[in-house]
Amino acid sequence: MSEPAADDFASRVLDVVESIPAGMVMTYGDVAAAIGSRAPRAVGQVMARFGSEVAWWRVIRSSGLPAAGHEARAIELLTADGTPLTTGADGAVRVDLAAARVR
DNA sequence: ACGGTGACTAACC
DNA sequence: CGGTTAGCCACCG
Repeated sequence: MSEPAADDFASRVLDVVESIPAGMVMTYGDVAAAIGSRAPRAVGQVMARFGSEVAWWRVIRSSGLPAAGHEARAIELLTADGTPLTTGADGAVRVDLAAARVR
């Protein structure tokens, strides 16, 4: 079955993402570390499959940029959550990790 | 069982 | 600061 088990890696990732409060974000590496893993890539795989069920836009890259291919969409949701953003001169918007990163 | 792939990261130049 | 290289783990066919 495609339904994940309670102890499945994917469920842990989704659980961490759901635990991210509005207005703050976590990097893929932070989410992986939160579940005791070192695979930010595997976290991205889970997001690509089940991300639609969680606040995927609160999970960004270490660069402060949102998920690749969903940047514009993420910025809208981040703005709605009141996430501190920094706009570049060329219009590139990124999250202020120093202020929004969960600690 | 095996190899390729991916919503990544850190290190290096 | 930006492009490139290598490392990394989990999932799919």
